Amino acid sequence: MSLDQSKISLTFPDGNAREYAAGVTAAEVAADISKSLGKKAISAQLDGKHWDLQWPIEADAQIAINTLADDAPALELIRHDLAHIMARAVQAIWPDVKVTIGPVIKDGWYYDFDRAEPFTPEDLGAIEKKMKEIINLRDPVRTEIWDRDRAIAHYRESGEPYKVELVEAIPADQKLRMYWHGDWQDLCRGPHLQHTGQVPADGFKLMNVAGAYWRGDSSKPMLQRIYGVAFRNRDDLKAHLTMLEEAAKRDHRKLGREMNLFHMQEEAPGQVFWHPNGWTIYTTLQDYMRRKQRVGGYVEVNTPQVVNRTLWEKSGHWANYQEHMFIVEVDEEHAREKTVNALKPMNCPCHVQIFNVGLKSYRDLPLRMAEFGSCNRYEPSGALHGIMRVRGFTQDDAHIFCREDQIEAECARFIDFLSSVYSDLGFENFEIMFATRPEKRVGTEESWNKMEAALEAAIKKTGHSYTLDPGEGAFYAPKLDFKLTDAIGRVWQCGTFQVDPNLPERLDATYIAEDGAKHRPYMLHRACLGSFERFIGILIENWAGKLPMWLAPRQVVVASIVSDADNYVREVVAALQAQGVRAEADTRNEKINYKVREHSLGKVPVILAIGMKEVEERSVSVRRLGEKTTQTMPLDGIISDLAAEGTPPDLR
RNA sequence: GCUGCUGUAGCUCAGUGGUAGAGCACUCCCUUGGUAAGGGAGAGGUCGACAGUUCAAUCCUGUCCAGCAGCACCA
Repeated sequence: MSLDQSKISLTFPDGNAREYAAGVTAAEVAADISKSLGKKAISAQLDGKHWDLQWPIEADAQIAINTLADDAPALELIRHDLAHIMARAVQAIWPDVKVTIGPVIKDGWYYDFDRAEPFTPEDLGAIEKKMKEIINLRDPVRTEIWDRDRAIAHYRESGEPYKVELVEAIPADQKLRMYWHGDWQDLCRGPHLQHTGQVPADGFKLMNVAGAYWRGDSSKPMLQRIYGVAFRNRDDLKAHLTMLEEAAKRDHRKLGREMNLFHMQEEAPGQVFWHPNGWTIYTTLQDYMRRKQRVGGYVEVNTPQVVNRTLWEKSGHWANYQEHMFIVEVDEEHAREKTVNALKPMNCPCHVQIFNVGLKSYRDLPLRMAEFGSCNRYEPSGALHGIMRVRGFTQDDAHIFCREDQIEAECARFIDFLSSVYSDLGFENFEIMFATRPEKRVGTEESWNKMEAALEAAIKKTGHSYTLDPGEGAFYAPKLDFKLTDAIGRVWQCGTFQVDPNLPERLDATYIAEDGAKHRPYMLHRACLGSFERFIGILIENWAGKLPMWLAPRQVVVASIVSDADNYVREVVAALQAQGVRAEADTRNEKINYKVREHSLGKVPVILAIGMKEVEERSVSVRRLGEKTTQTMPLDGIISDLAAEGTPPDLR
């Protein structure tokens, strides 16, 4: 603490401190340290807060000066300044365009504009060119604090209605920070760079244009959003663009075609036509899940697809989710009126029907009821995406009927189950999101306390950590969401565990407890994969089509090099098939180069090439996917090796 | 659902106001070749659907359907 009120003490990362006059700017501090740092400086960290070089410092603090060499602050400022530079460029080219907001996002930024004409790809090129001109101007960035009303008047005058709306939403007595890049002005919290020349002119690229609602509200006007990506230099940008190409190569829609897994067509939007190869993945995964669930103490059931509306009325779906349901009207010849049914969008009401048949005892609980439940939901057309977001899908669904005091143990048991499944499928890491009571909710505080405590204790018991997602629980109970990370760092929410005291109530599920009276069970909704369709899409993209042997639809191709080897090829295939290996012969009249290329592109994990040498010594030449070399192995050994390799993880 | 873009052979894509083309894939023939495309020939399309303009529409206009990107949605 400085004794003199007009002096402040700033402590640097090396522990040294210097005194400055209160109100000194970080720019002045940087210049005071060295002339070159003054030039190189882009911003500061003041007590850990990202601080604009122009902002005055009024009190003692820890300070560190950032330069373009500092990764996180540099990227944030570059992207943020580029948002402003892009908006300035757009208004320089089309002065009548209205600006709105333009935040920094992962890898870059976007800015939303209101313009009658759509931006074209050619426009993006023109904007990019103009942005480079602006960067070369090296215009200083300037900032001032304004009264709210002055800002409103200013934006009224300059014809920026969206800015007026933004500022009007701010309390009247609050001061606003205004920024100028050269003459171009925007409302902005900051911080920003010292001048536009600090942005690397070859480190950014405008990517695409898309519609976006004003303030994210679908009742508001649609704006045009331009996305850009930016990095500290050209090499980082190139690396990012290469990564995007890699991600595009993994696209399950592309691989699904190339590997002949499935197709979709106009007549059945959002539904999958599974081809033999894709269906092999599906059934292999389903067989695996079925075995895991049996071992895990579940019973498996199956329930109807087409269910009368009365059940959906009781469950509450008819009132709340009708627009997402496929409605089926049946006009029976002698019926006085049509019966109205819906394709089931979820399995839970049907599972309660099974629970409700006959009296259940407390001895039956916990009752873990699983179904590979085929569901249909009328998803909005714009939401459909390959096999990842579809209208017809199958969940690995289960409902656990239990008492309140069993929730914790069942939750822990499920987390262990899910952990084992994900690990078998190649996903070692997952994150647990713990969604707690929302603002609008039913039930007593005591009940919420108990449910939340049970979930938290269960997570702790399994040794996992979790991320709190406050207020995001269902209106009747808390839930857990499980997010896995794929091979290129993308996060997918697949698993879920949701407590539900509501549906047993609505559908009047009861059991007889020790006291001889009827009691209400809890229902725990849970899924590991979510849907088979989506999860298989994730698997394809995670493995870039090169699925582990046990999931690969075509495990081994045995290819002849000369037609005199064909009989031996067929013998090898038969021997592999006898051991449960998915093997096929390729005795076509083609060169081995051609066959190797084709099956490599088809992502077949193992190619066994057979010429006369192999026939004579009863061996095979083994070529594995992705490897350039081959290995000659005796037939007897390779068959058992490949059979072992193709065994699902739970059977090893 | 909203905004924009797209829809031509199984796939990737050219092209034109006078009813269509390439490469790969496919079929047949030749070739028996040792680890990512051997050669030749052939077959294959109501140019997403329906209207309209026109002597004439795959091409221009409209409506619809589907796909793509983003937004919104995801019980």
